[in-house]
Amino acid sequence: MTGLSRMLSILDLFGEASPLLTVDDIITRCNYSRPTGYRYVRELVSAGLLVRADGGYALGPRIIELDWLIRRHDPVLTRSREAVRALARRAACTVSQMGLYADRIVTIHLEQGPEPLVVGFDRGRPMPLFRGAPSRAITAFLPRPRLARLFDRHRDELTSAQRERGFDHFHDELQASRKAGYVISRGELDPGKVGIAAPVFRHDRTVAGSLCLVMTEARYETANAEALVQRLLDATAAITAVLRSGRPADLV
Amino acid sequence: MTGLSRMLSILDLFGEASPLLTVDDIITRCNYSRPTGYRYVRELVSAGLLVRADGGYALGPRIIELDWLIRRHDPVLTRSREAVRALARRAACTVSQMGLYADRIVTIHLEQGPEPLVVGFDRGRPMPLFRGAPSRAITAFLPRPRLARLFDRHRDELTSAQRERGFDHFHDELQASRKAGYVISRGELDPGKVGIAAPVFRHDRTVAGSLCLVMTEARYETANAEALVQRLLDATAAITAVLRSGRPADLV
DNA sequence: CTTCAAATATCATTGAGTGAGATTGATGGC
DNA sequence: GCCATCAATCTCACTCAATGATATTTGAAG
Repeated sequence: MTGLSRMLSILDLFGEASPLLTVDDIITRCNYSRPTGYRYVRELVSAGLLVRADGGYALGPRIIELDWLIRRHDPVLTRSREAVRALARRAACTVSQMGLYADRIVTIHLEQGPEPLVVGFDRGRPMPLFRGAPSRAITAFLPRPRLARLFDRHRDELTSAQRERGFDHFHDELQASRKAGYVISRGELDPGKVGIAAPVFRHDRTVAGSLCLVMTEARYETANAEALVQRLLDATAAITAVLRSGRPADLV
Repeated sequence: MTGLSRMLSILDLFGEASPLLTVDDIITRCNYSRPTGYRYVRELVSAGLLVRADGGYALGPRIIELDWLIRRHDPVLTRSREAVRALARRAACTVSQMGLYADRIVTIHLEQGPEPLVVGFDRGRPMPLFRGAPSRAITAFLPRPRLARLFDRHRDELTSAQRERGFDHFHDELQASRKAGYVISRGELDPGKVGIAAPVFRHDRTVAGSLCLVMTEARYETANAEALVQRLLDATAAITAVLRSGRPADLV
């Protein structure tokens, strides 16, 4: 483990249960010496990734600034922005945009529709890998070996039924979604909420993420699901086309 | 300059003009060797702070996740949340919350009021140090030596008039705001927008940040400024009290 | 398959990083 | 102001991780 990664792993200590940490917390949990711990913390503070706070250290303002840069200027978000907005308008729904990164699925954007909805899985909140339409619209389109790896590495996220039935069964179930081209989930992420999701693909044809329409059960039950799905698939196709055609030079 | 800081300074290369960088860009601008540049980039990618994208590297998903943690669990934001929300309601205004960090002032939260407003200085966007009520409500309450340091280090942010008149004059002008306890600025940040801002103090009585009511000119001209100022000062006093009384154990 | 750009490996060198222990600085209570 | 305590930094001997010139491999596109 390099000094660089040791330092950066301090960031992974911060979580919902520990938004504020003392250096003692940090050096104990990482098993670093005190001077080394202080050095790393000092560097992270200088870079703005941590900040000195009452009672310890917290995540720093530079993160907020970098996130602003992502929201406003990230190449993927920039180029899909118009399609996502159009979808929120045409489907009259909240739209959640997911990205796939190694073993993680992250909400990278939330676009509110005409009737704003409070969504538990807000932008940046860690997504379950196997639960909910947004994630399943991604995992369903992974190459089998990669899915197998995820399945093995993240058994803690599986239900006991999924674990018992094993990977082959899990994979077969996802194939049905893959064939349909979209996934619907009801109450899997937020009680009383329904998600309809479809994947977005990269330039190299691998799945890059997904778009998900989020709505209440009541809305879903009175909706024309086919129309919603159609608008969703139009949007994901548009984004896939944009991501495929683009070159950096396209960025203004 | 340590290897740690050299690696972290790569993050500073990303900006509005360059949301996407190749390793060549990075090693040229930082003057690192190719293997070193790739090593640093690989570490940042492993930590999720950068991500491989078409045409180069972009800021990574971990930043979005960390920002979620800040929005939801940061100690300062958590403890000021209720007061900020109440202010947005009672003033029927968008409220912008600033934090002061070393030489930077950062919008750490934006609370929309009943009539949502598009604010140019969105959460995380770099704030001018000396322009606009949100910043001036902070700089006005800085100890004189610290303000002098800011003035010297950030001459590029001064108007030529401010530069000519010098620091003493600049300081004296800010003293008037300090005496009033709040600052009003019209069109300094966003054309057609007015800001009314007041400072928030830390446990050790140093200025920690500010709260700012943001509204259109038309709204301001038809408003009872005294009532707005009063509600603002009530809120900043409440937050100051909360920040002064708290202990980590207060966090739930 | 070929070409080229992106990324990684090799390896000699050295100085940056490390941690045990000592010292300093800051804060709060009396 | 003094004292105790905790937070943070410094010293220094040692070592091994980091570095960069150069070579090699990998991946993508045509």
